[in-house]
Amino acid sequence: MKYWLLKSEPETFSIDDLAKLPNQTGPWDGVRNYQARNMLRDEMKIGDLAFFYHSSCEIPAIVGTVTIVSQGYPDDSAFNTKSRYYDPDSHPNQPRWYCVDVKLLKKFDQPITLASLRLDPALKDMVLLRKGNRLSVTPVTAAEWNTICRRAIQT
DNA sequence: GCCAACGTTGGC
DNA sequence: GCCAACGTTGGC
Repeated sequence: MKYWLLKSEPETFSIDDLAKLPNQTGPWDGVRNYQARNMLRDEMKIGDLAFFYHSSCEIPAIVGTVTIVSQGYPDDSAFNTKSRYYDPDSHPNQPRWYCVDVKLLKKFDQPITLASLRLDPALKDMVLLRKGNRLSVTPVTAAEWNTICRRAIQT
């Protein structure tokens, strides 16, 4: 089982938006980066766990956890001309982009801010915290996962 | 709004 | 295959 971190801009899709969906489950779609695509398509497995991270907002933070409930499958939004994620170069018979379904596990009572993550020596190698990192899907180690979850419980 | 960092595109 | 130009991300 693997651990991940998924970024989303809360103005586009927040953890509260996920919470409102039927069964608190929905597709993690719109990813348009090959490295991230490969992780969604090839490496994520049902039962994997992921942090839900809010980016490009007032207080960037991990706001909760989700579980992966599907294998990677073609991202239909790429075929939809009405979608903001439409990609004319992705074709149904040879899809370029992939997504997975995620289900909300827990919204943290207290978000764990990016600033506070940076202060923790145990997290100094986190991919999220690397200089210049822009990947919207990043791996998380078991140690990092436990460190962060422990802190979520304390608050 | 600024800007560093990175990814993608396209000419050669 | 190189690399300049451009577009995007995302923290601050």
